Amino acid sequence: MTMTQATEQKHEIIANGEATAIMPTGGKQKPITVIGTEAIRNTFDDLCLQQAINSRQAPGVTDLVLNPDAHCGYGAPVGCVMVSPSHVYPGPVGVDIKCSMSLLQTSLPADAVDDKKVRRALIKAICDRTPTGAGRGQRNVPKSRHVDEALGKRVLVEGASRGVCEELGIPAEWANHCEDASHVGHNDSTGSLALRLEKLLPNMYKFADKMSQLGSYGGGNHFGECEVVQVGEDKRSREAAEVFGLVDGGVAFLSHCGSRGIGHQLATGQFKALQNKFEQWDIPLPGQDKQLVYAPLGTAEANAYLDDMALGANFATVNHMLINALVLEAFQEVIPGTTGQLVYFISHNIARKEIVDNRPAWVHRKGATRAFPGGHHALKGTPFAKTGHPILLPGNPQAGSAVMVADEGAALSCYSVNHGAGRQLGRKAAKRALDQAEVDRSFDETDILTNCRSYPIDEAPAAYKDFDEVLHSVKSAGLASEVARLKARFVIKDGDKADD
DNA sequence: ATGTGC
Repeated sequence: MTMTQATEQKHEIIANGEATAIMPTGGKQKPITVIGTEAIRNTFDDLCLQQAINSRQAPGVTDLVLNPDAHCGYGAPVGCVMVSPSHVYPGPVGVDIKCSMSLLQTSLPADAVDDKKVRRALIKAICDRTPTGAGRGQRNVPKSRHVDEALGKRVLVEGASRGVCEELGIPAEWANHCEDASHVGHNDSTGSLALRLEKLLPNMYKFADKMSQLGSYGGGNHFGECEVVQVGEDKRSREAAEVFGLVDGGVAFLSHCGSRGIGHQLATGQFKALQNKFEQWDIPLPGQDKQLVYAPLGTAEANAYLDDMALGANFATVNHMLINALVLEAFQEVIPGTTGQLVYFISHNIARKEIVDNRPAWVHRKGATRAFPGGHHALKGTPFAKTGHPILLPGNPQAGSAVMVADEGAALSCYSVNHGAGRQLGRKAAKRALDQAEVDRSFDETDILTNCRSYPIDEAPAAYKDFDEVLHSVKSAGLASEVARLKARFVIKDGDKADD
């Protein structure tokens, strides 16, 4: 797609307080819901808007929401929610299937990590067990935790099942603190997922190597971060924090990672397969965009996509669970007696079957986080039925990150909020505009240690939007409220590593 | 995001 095509598309804006709507002209459809003020809306470039309009007008789509952090993505913008009762779309899930956040609350008080030597020892112990970087997999992990091809297949098919958790030394009760502990594919059966995997295996590139990536972060914006929890002083924050297991003034660990090489392989395999079908059958693409291929529910193509998405999602889930188990072990090695509890695990790149407007639909969240408030029917029987589930919103190490909880107003955004601060500088622009020495000095001044000799400059806090502004737009749109702020004490990133 | 080039 070209920018010329993008600017040719006409649309009108319907303003409605903090939330606005974009109506593609000539259509009778429900407009695109935009969360964010006019100032936020003005940050969307033409291609991002064109992707939103293409997605809105694509077959079977009934709702499209753009979040304040929206920017160009693969077919659909990153920072959008796309709802369809009849079709599945791989683009609006993305290449990193089930990229997610997780938060582990430890029993340690904040002053346990004051000493720089202790923090350096923790960084080493954590990096020994949970490496960063593309292509990097397990190292220094005991044989009992090594994921070979056979265990990898179970992980892909079962997700964080009781059996898989036992094999890997993951506390089984953590599965109750997952958005979805296991994904079952197109017909709700692990049997059909196993069959799909057997069909795929002969053409899988380095399958065993990909399985051995379980328990690793990867690169880019993925990270692990040691935090001090600051619970809000209001009654609702205190009550929610208690249900979530958050300890005010305690040490916690926040992780951001996804399905690594296997998720990428499954996603790109699906794009290629569907693009070939569209070409072969000469079907028009939404907005002539090859990245917006889709499959109608009930077809062999949709079944294959839903199965592959489930396989990738299961890997991502167990990846996060294992990282949390290994990080807890690292804490125990450095500070004996430390205990830990998973607060929550929640994705921002996944399609889920939910009830929208009283009928089942696939809700594709692409760089968007599910936000069910207390009393939502889908939370019945979970620990979060009354409060709403925890929303983990990464900001940046210096401004902090947030734990939020949804409000009734989240219905406006198909029960979703943004998935982070969003970039304000592209990677190239950040490298041009920011000074490495100054970025490193800012970490020294705020007493935040890292595993890198120099912090990756395109990931510097200044490359991201002002986090308080972002939180303000979520709160003022009535989507969610802040429960706690997380303040970083050290960061694990893929970069110029001090231990290599 | 990624077997960081199929």
